[in-house]
Amino acid sequence: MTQTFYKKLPSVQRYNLNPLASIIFATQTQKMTIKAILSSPAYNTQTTIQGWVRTFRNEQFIAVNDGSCISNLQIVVDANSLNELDSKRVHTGTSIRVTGVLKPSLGKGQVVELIAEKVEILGECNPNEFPIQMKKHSLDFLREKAHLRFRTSTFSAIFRLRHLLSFAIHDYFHKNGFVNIHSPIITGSDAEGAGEMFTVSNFDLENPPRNEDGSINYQEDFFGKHAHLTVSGQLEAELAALALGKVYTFGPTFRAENSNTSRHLAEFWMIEPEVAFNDLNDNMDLAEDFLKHCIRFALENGREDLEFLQEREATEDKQKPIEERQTAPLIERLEFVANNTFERITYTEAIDILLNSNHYKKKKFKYPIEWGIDLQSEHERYLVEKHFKKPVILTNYPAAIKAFYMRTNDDQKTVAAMDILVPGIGEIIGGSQREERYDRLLEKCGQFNIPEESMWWYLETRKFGTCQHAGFGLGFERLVMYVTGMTNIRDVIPFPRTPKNAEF
RNA sequence: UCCUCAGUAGCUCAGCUGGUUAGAGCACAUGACUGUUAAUCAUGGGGUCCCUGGUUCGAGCCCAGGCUGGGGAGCCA
Repeated sequence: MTQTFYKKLPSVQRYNLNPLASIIFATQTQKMTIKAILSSPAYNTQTTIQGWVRTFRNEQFIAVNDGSCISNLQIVVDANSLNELDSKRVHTGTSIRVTGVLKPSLGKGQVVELIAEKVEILGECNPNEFPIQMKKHSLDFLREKAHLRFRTSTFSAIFRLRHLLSFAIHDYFHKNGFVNIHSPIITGSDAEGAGEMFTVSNFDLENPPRNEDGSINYQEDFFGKHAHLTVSGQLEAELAALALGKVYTFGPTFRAENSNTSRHLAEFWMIEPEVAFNDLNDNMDLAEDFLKHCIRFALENGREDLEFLQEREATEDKQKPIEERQTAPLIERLEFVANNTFERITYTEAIDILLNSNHYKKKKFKYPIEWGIDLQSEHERYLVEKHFKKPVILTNYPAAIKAFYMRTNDDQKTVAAMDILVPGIGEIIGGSQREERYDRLLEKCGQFNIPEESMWWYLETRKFGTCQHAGFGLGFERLVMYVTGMTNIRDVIPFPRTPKNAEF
């Protein structure tokens, strides 16, 4: 496993994620990361490592992990390096510093091991209280120990991959000439229309100032109006795109929906590129290329962690009934997506496919299928998982079921929207070509009951040098879920915020 | 918010038709062993059976309400 990973070193170095970087550090301090040691063991040299004990076997072998990679380093101790008293203090979770000499391992499970000369116990870990043990814990249990779950192999792998994907996103946009825009987190715009919003206020909640009719007087609040946490940076991104050309946002987003599912969070991170002069096709090309880049980046730079998660998933799958198991191993699924063209069909074609499916004829769909109504999860899953068996981009939805800012097509019935659906997750990207025609946009505001005066700034961009433009939104956690194979969104963000839960 | 399943030792879970002192593996302690891979073997300690109320001679088990969590749906990214 380790071997195959490090054959891919050149690509790692290219992105300045060089595991050897700490060797330079080591010449001064003797301290090395386990990742650096395993990537090219400097046999017979004195080395110091620091990390957390995973297991202590046979009172002779300590498996240590320092978070630099998924693999542990085996430490070999004896009475000289670790006295009996200290030996009793070494438990799973204990932090230690070990100095010794690297030798080829005599055992089978690893190529290199550190023959300890000195073991220092830095932080004890009472095993009667420490909940993380070297055995299988349920993800469910670990979710309640989110402050300690980083110590597990699974979560350290997930969060290293999350970092890689975050880096991949900035890398992609930067290399393609995009400008990163920090859209506001607090917004005074009350017409976002993308869901329930959290109020931001510094009022005394027990006794807020009130108007004569009893309603709360937000004019006296901090911002002089009713302010919220953002539910999307898109509108602001559009403003920037209509000057900078290509922009993207990547920041936290908040939805106060009472959603209790494995795919929703109250606080999540969203990526929203927006490109001037792009039409719907350009938008699809961008989204597909971008998604593939992120997946390839993870495959190239996070191979070892992906292999671990793949194995974990396979073990889990063995417990499940056959129909619930994954169709292919994780890495194979990712490679398939990275190397195949996404299917592109219109909403109307999708409805036809569904209506002509055997699944429909056998009445296996719970919800009705009819042009004009939104597709249900079961319909999307059928298209992606059964019919096409690959990511699908659905376009040109009926105007009534999509947002006000999407561009009306020439048929006057549909809008230039696109959703990218992937197996297992469902909708991962939603986007559109935006309505750039002032009159049309004004009309849409009316139809959607969005007060013109609250959108004056957005409308003005259509008055002053308007142009065709398009963009999309990608839920970052959904991308991390897809790449790691995790099936619950709460397991791909360090501290999930969901209804009734803001612990840590 | 709706549907559905669950809550028993630090963790994973068993617990029969309601019946006497609630079990196993892991973890922990003590000892043995010492090139182990979640080491192994022996012995030992460890329980608010989610909470409240009810039915019953008797409730971990049945009933009602609540809390928490999982899965699915809606909303969506």
